[in-house]
Amino acid sequence: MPELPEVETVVRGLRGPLVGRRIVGVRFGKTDFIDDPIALGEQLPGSRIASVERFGKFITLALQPLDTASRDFHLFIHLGMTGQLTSRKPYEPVVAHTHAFVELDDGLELRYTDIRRFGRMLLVPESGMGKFHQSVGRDPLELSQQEFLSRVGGRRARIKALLLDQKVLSGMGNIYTDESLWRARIHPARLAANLQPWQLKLLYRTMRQVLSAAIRHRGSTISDYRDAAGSPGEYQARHRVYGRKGKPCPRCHTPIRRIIVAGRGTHFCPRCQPSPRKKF
DNA sequence: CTTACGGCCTGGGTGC
DNA sequence: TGCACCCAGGCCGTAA
Repeated sequence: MPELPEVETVVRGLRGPLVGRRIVGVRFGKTDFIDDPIALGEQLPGSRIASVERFGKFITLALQPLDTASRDFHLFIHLGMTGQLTSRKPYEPVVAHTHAFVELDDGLELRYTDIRRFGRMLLVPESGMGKFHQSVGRDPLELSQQEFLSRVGGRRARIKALLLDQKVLSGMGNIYTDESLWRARIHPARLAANLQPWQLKLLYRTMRQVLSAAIRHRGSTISDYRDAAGSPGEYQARHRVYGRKGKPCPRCHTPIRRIIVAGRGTHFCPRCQPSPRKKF
């Protein structure tokens, strides 16, 4: 599942092959994950890729039309659960469920593969970027501790739900939420308002440590995630709780439990992360 | 307004 | 061999 570290790894891998290239053509398979496939087909060819950036879990390509009188625009790509964005040579075999091909002027092509097609692709005009930035939460790696406390502190929602809420923070997903809460020794179902300031400060720190470490290890591959070159990540070997139900907690050897919190499968250590209902 | 929850999209994996 | 079912992330509608 591509979350912030996986998307960041993809973006870093795409900058080399993409920035400065001109798009010479596009082809699509299924298009139900694209907001306006006709507009993409018309506007992408001829435009130059000025930059590749990440906003939360979105990948954005800044595009300059060939016709310099036209306004710049942005291609937004969200990988959903199973989306892969890879830079390939045209003769490389096309893996199943590849639904978009963006041909570049140096002969390489950008391919979008998505088994579930929970991903999204859309064009955003320059004029729409302000609205987008308003609607999306802050990037956890660009967020100060003060901002984190003001966005999360005092709220009566479960801490896990808040970390996952893309309008609060953009980029956290199920894996890194569970991993951050374990490191901060906070039960995922606790209400943010009931946490002590020192606990939120600790969570801020563990969240950023986990995300940075995951980026250094090129993300987590559970099943489908691949980077821009098609390679899996390596951080899954360092997961402490995610996907480790029944296995011993690395800190205290208590078996890791899996429950549902905020509608999501949630892994935690019942000893290190005491339940909000139990007092002792 | 804030929070919780169920449903929907899709198809691979699992278990019978 | 087949097949029903579960699950995933994001989003939306509805209810308290």
